[in-house]
Amino acid sequence: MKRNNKLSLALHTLGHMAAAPDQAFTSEVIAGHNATNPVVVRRVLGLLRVQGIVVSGKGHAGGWRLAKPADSITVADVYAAIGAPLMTVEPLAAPDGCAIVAALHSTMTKAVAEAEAVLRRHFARRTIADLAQAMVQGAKKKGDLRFPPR
Amino acid sequence: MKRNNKLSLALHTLGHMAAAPDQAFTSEVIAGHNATNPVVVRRVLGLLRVQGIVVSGKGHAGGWRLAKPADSITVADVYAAIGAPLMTVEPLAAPDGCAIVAALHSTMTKAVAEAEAVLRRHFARRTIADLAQAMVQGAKKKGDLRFPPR
DNA sequence: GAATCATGTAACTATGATAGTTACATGAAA
DNA sequence: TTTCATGTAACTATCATAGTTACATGATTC
Repeated sequence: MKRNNKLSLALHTLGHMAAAPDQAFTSEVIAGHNATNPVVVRRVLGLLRVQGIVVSGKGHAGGWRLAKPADSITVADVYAAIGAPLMTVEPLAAPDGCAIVAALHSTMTKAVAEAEAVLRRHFARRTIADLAQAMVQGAKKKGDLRFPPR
Repeated sequence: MKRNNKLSLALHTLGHMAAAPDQAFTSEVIAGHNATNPVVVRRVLGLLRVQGIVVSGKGHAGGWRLAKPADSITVADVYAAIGAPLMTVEPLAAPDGCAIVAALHSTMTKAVAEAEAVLRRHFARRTIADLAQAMVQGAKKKGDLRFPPR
């Protein structure tokens, strides 16, 4: 996983969970399916747990699963849970309160805020169930792509 | 300058140029006004020169200045010249063409593209002259904030 | 209740994108 | 011909992020 792909990792995993709601997924299996590390998976899914999107269990039957129906979780929920906006603007460190820097920052902030709003609106219209459905449709064409049973 | 502030550096500098069109600004002066390094300034303004937004000259009367009227340069032009979108989405490196990753990437790409479009639309409505005007208005209140003469 | 399995988390290291720096060539003006 | 400024290559520094190691906690199975 290269960079700021926490959101993608989260959504990918939730999609798989939605396609197999009765199954618990271990950090290890998820990490394997994402070319990353179990601890990284725990860190990311931990953010989702705080927001009540997933639950985790220890021990033999432990692992991660959805905390509620997949069609009640939007991509926007997950995006918010991750807490790392895809687009930010930091104010320029300019000397002496330069007026143009202030004007610039104001312009940039407004533009970025609107763009982010568009993004969130898009994300709010798409649920994890939608993603899972795409998966099932893909599986019909390409073979079963579910995680291997444990 | 911390991070990906090339756009801010560029716009800030262009604003000052617009406010003093007869003056040439050296990389050194610009760098000083941005808490950065002359070479970094040259690199960034070099991108703008390629797009015909600024011109540069060597030697005694050298330095940087606008290549055309400030009201004919939009923030969007500069954004495009910098060539570093504020928002990108990289495909997840998932194994075996997992269908959910494909669906995910498609969703993300579309959403980001729309958000970017909103951003560009905003930027297209704002010119460097607008920024310079904000500066002049600010100067009236706070004193002269132009770069010092050379 | 002992062994096993999985998460929870702290502390550290590795990676990589970005900015900063040094050094020097090129060319224009005084 | 000296001075000044850009142009650019090559390197170093910084910093956010992911990856790793290590171990505690707690649940399940035997």
